[in-house]
Amino acid sequence: MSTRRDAVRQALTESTGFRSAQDLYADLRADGSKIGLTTVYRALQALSDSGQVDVLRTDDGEAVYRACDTESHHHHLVCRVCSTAVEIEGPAVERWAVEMGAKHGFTGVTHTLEVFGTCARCS
Amino acid sequence: MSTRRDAVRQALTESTGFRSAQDLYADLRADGSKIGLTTVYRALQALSDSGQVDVLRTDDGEAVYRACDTESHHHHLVCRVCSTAVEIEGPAVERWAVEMGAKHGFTGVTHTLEVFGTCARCS
DNA sequence: TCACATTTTGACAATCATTTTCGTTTTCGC
DNA sequence: GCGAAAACGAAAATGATTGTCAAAATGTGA
Repeated sequence: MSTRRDAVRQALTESTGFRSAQDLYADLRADGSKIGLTTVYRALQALSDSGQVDVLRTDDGEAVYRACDTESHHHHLVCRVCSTAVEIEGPAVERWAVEMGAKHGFTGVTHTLEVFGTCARCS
Repeated sequence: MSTRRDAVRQALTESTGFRSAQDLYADLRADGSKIGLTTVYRALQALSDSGQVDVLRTDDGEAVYRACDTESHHHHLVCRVCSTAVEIEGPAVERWAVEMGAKHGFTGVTHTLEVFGTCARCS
């Protein structure tokens, strides 16, 4: 609906990597948009709530977002230099996580898994 | 060396779960210590730098720490209610992560993996 | 034990990402 | 076109974490 939210989604889609709210805000302003920082945060919140973008936290706690090709469960192989990411899947890991949970009496098991490295271009 | 750092390590060791710096500060003060918040942060920084405690980020970006039994690479099964954690290992996952990285031309591959659920006691 | 250098500490201020607040502007249904 | 509801944005508020700096603790050699 909202043009603003679309602008944020668009900006995110143009990148293959994870971007922070501040990054996106800077990009949009640089492109001439009059968007406010608050709106960027609101858009990202909405987009992640609806599962349209993936979120993860950098080591220093900053939230970074990515518009992924698929909305189904997957993980990422992220370049620690340029933050470019590749979507990856690991069926075996999914099973392992659930098994581990069951083994220790945990219910409602979920997991977070991200793989980091330096991509070919950045090496 | 430092009594203060030991106090922080001690406070952390008394818990099986992950605790935030603010939590530990509150605990220590409640126990009558005159320790300052800055010192708690410094102690945790030093302890994590030396690999004596594990750190992870909550969904809202807060850093939480845990004194683990082993300093070797491992993951955690964390209760999302009481934050109690169990150390777990997954050799297959380690291999999978490296393979995935190699497959896409990434070097220096590392990964983060945490499993969440509700522990038996909290169910 | 004493004088001095070094390290540790803690109160307080400063950062910085993120959230709230709140008045204004747009968008929509009718 | 008209009023309610949703979206905006600027500025203030939050809250965790870090930086500053002077005081206190500790170590060292004479």
